Amino acid sequence: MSIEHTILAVLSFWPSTGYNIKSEFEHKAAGLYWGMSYGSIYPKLKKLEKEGFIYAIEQEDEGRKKKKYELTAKGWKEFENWLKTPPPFPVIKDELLMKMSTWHEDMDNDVLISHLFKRKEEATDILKFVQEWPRNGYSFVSRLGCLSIRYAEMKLETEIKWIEESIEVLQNNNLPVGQDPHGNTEKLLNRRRMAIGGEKGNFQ
Amino acid sequence: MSIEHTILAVLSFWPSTGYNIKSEFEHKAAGLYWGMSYGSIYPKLKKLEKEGFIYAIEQEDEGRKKKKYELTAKGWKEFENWLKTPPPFPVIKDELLMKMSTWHEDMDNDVLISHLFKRKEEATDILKFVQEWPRNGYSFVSRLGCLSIRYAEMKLETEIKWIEESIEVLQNNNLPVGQDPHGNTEKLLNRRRMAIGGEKGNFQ
DNA sequence: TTAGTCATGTAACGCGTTACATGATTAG
DNA sequence: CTAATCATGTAACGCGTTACATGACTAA
Repeated sequence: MSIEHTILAVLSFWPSTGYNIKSEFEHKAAGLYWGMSYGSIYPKLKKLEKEGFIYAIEQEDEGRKKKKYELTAKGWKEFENWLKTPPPFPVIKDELLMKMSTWHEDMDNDVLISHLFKRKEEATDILKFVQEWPRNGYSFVSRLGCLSIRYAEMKLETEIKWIEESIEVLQNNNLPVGQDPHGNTEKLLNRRRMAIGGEKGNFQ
Repeated sequence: MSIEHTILAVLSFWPSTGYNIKSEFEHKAAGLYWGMSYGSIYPKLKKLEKEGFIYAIEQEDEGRKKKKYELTAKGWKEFENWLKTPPPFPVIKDELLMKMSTWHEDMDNDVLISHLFKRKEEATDILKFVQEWPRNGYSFVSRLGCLSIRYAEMKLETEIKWIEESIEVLQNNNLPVGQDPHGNTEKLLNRRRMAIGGEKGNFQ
């Protein structure tokens, strides 16, 4: 998904400056929006203006000079056509999952458990924020925005539940059986021990 | 997360060729792994070899010449140190959520509903695959891999449940109330109508 | 007065993809 | 024989970030 359309989407709420757009993303990182840097924002704003999707309103607002951008008719069209195009299935790149599924039996499970505890804390923090968001009294949350937030909530609750289950299973040594028709678990450990064998003493 | 570590992780399972690594990701895109292109893989393999993390075994296997790569002691170390470093909280960029929360009341809800139906189908397909994976009889799924897969399952089930709820709410015009202390919903519609006002006739 | 935040911008760089180039083997 | 799959690679490009540069206003 392009930064350009994200910017148009933010501007659809209200006219904003580049600085504004960045801060808009700072706290709403709950999976509904995602951050971008000034190095992307300002050049894109210029580009979008040059192409006629937005226009600048130079202001001397509150003693500070700023450049607020607003959508043009062309900008609204582009934004709404983007809304209408079916969104692609999201690619999730979760290092925790990757690490968990490539963790092996010569590794200390306690380290993995500490990863899970850390993730639980992070998820809990975001969940709290997400739950308060539509009731904090000042943020604008549209009726459909509410539905999106509901999704973030459900997903985080599921994640926390999974983490708790996983920690329990790991601590009680109660792991599921898996599937290993070619004895790969053992092969892996043998290959590893073979590789590091010569330096058994100093292998951390 | 770097491609390098992902490659080391794949090689930890079994020695593989560049082609192998790519195909490994083709079907396991369930959120546990993610794809990469030959344009990344081959140069990275060379780099990793040069740096002593992996070494090549040139083979004339099954009538085909291939270059299988295997981890060195240094490679195992690097891989395991990576496993031990706490994974960052994943950034989820879901265009569907972004579109839903910036959808506005002058847009046709049926289009949004069609997006949701499409997503439901995709999620259902992946869920089916994920559920069969640890029981298909041939894939290697470690005991911890099983836990990761369980997460993918739970997440997809939650997603599907949310989609079903959302479709229902949209079809019965039963949306939640939201939060709009500054009358932004109306302001937005006014700004939009103002912007496109001059060309009401031909605005698609 | 000084640290923080509001505010705008650019240049260099990193990272990964797309597209291209090549060729052998195998299944229909 | 021909399309698909196995197999390896490179060059150009797109996209976005990091780091840097600048400056004004504001609250402690």
